[in-house]
Amino acid sequence: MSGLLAYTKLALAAPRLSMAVRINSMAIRGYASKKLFIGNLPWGTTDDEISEVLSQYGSFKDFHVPKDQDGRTKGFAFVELEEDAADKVIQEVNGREFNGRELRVSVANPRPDRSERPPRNDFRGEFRPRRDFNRNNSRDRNGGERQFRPRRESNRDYSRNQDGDDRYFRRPQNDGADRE
DNA sequence: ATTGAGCGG
Repeated sequence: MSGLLAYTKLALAAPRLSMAVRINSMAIRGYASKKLFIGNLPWGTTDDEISEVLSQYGSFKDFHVPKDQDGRTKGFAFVELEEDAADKVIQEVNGREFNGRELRVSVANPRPDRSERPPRNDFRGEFRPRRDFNRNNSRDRNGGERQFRPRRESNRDYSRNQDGDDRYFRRPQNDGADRE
């Protein structure tokens, strides 16, 4: 009884699984998919017209029809199907007449993966903290204003004393006597 | 409106 409940829950949740998860689970099960290039499409072909032909062979893992900036088909399409379905499409759809033109179906060339491109800098994606200009740095501690902190007056007098001795001696402490 | 071998987001 609880088993039926669990199955029901799973069946309800399954359609919500992302495409990525479904593809991944198929990979675990040993299924493979193939990307196909569909060429020689008539200019006015819509996505629905193409998918109508191909959907008879199975569900798409991926489906894309490149368009120009005016939304018109560039004349080719890409579809990813399970391997068996893809092979069948190549055999049966390649060369088939479609709106006055012969469709050309073949395995798509591997598209260069931009995620493989190394980053612009040398960090290779590793986290590198920004330098903190407010720490350990007398500059820019005051909102970009350079700080001119006067050097603390030394309590040593380096001038010569009366005996011509150039050793320093302690400056006399004034005990605040010169203050009002 | 235009193009006709090609390989995308």
